[in-house]
Order: sequence, then structure tokens, then C-alpha cells
Amino acid sequence: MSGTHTDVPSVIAFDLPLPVSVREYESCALTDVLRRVGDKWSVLLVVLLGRGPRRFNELHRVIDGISQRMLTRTLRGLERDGLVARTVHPTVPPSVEYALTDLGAALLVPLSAVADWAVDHHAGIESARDDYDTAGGAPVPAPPGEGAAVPGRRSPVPGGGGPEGHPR
Amino acid sequence: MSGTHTDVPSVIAFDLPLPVSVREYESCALTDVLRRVGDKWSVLLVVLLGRGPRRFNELHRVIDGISQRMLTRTLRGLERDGLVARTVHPTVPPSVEYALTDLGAALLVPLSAVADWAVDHHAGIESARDDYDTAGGAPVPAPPGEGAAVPGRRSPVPGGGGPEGHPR
DNA sequence: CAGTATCCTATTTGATACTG
DNA sequence: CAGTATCAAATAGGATACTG
Repeated sequence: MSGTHTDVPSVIAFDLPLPVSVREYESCALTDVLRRVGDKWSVLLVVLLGRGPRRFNELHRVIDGISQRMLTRTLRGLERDGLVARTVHPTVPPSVEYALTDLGAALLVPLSAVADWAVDHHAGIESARDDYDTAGGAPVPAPPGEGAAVPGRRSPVPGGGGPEGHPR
Repeated sequence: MSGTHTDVPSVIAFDLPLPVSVREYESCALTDVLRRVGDKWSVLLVVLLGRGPRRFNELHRVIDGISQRMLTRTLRGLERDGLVARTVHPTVPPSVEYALTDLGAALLVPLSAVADWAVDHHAGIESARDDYDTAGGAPVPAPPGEGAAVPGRRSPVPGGGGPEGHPR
């Protein structure tokens, strides 16, 4: 474990004012982008459209798990934020094409950084999860029935240097 | 608007298999990381802890808008995923210190890429939003009462090249 | 084809009160 | 101090049926 703070060359590192008010936090650019992209389908659509324009049902077919409702809603959200362009071709029946805008295509770049990090460290995350879960994730709220219910839990801290009074 | 796909040097660009099944999508590393980080408080905590270890109430004070419940839950989630380490000092009253692990500190790097992109393009997103909203965001579902209700909407496509039958 | 409309469930977040 | 427990509200997401 490090514990010591790393120097990150970014907007993130410099002096973010403390305390952080909810107002500024919610109007923060990073927060906003992460929430845009943190929903269930947006990134997948951006990545897919990164390979070229697609029509509505083409996306619907190719994604499989998505509902029509969510496909529409997600595309609308991306369109609203200027990441995707929607073009209606006046044929009958209508044909609607979705494509990334320049803004949307640009988003693929930082997204790629996250993606690369994710594949590199996903195993670490999953094993951390397993450790946490098997070592006793739940606070053991008195399991009903038999005894001996997961004795050890989080940070036993055996070195009992008795009470010294608390700092500050 | 581009429309033509960009070449992104990443895990994202190469052949993601189509159609995408829900299973593989939900077990995807990128998806997983984005959902971890796409919630309301995780990133803020990671960034804050990037500046050094903090105690529970220290974080609570400094964040302001967060409830005790969400602070606990978010920290637990980060701890479970191995991004944050929790250390209990056996004093009385107890003192608990949270710090980024190496994994958590490493996350700051790709996060910075997103943050930088976000501040660079946030204005573009917001103006796109404004355009979309003022140009008529809602489908105008027959506004009750007076007439002349927001005439123009999305992509009028005036060049009416009549029906040509649909492709494919 | 490309949606809308409606209904319903699950998850997330917050507010409040209590505790070792 | 550092939580947990409980309740309530908001939001996200899905299933299904209908439409220009």
C-alpha cells in the first residue's frame, strides 16, 4: 500500500478548494462527464458508433440486451450533449442514422485511457473483491440459527495498545 | 460533424465482437470501472484521498453535501475494490484512517485524462445542451390550450425526395 | 422503421435516529 | 468518533403494447 499521495499531472491534482460545496461539485466538469458516461449504455453506444454511423434498429440488433426504450433514451441523451448526431432520411418507412460528432469522437481518446487502465487492473480489482467478500464483507449481524458464524472480520488490529485518549 | 470513425489507439478500437451479449458487456472491464466511478461520490473521494490519508469525519466535514450513510457506503465500495485502505487505530474513541492504495493512486492517472478532456470540452457540451433544449427538446405532444406551440423541432429535413422505398 | 406511452420493479440516495 | 438501522423519495431500467 502506498499511502503517500502521487503526483498526477492534471486538473485533478491542483488545488481543489476545500471544503467542497455540493453546488460546485455538481457543476464540476469531471463529475458531469462521468455521470454522462457512467450509465448503463452510453459508453457502449459511443464505442460502437466510433466504428461508423449506424441506424436505430441496427444498434438495437447488435446490442442485444438493451430495451428499445433505453436505446432511444440513451441516444437522445448523447444527442442532447452533442456527442451524437441524428439524421433522419425522409424515406418511407423512415430511416434514422446516428453518428458520432467530432466531440463524441474526441471523447474516445480519454475513454481509451480508462479502458486501457481497466483491462490492466481489472484482475486486481476482482481479486480485491474476492478477498473482501470471503474475509467477511457483511458486518455479521447475528446470523439466525447455528453458531460459529464467520469469526474473523475486518482489521482485527490485535496489537492492543490500550486507550491513549484520542488526538486532536 | 465528422461521422467518419477516428482511430483510437486503445483496447476500445480493436474488434469488439458483435453482436454484444449482455453477459460479456456486463463483465467488461471498462464497463465495470465506469460504473464503479460513475456514482455520485467515488471520484471525489479518490481525488481527495489522492492528497493524503484522511479520517472519516475529516472527509465528512470537507465534503459537505454527503450523508454519513453515503460516505460509509462509498468508502466501503472503494475498499472492497481495493482502491482504498481502511486502518483502524485502536484508540478510544476509535479513529479510522482512509488512504488510497497503489491501485487507487494508479486510477488517478486515467481519471486525469478524463478530467482534462472534461474541462476542455465541457463548454461544448453545455452549449449543445442549450441548443437542444431551446430548439425543442420535447416531442411537442399536442400542448393543451392555445395554438402555435413551438413550431420547429428536430431535423426538419425539408428536401423531400419522396419515398424511394427503404434500403436493405 | 423508428419510435412513444404506460406500467412496474430495482437500485440509488438522502434524512433521521440510535450505538459501541 | 465512526459508524449502523430504518424509512422514504427519486431515479434508472425493463416489459409490453401501440403508432405515423
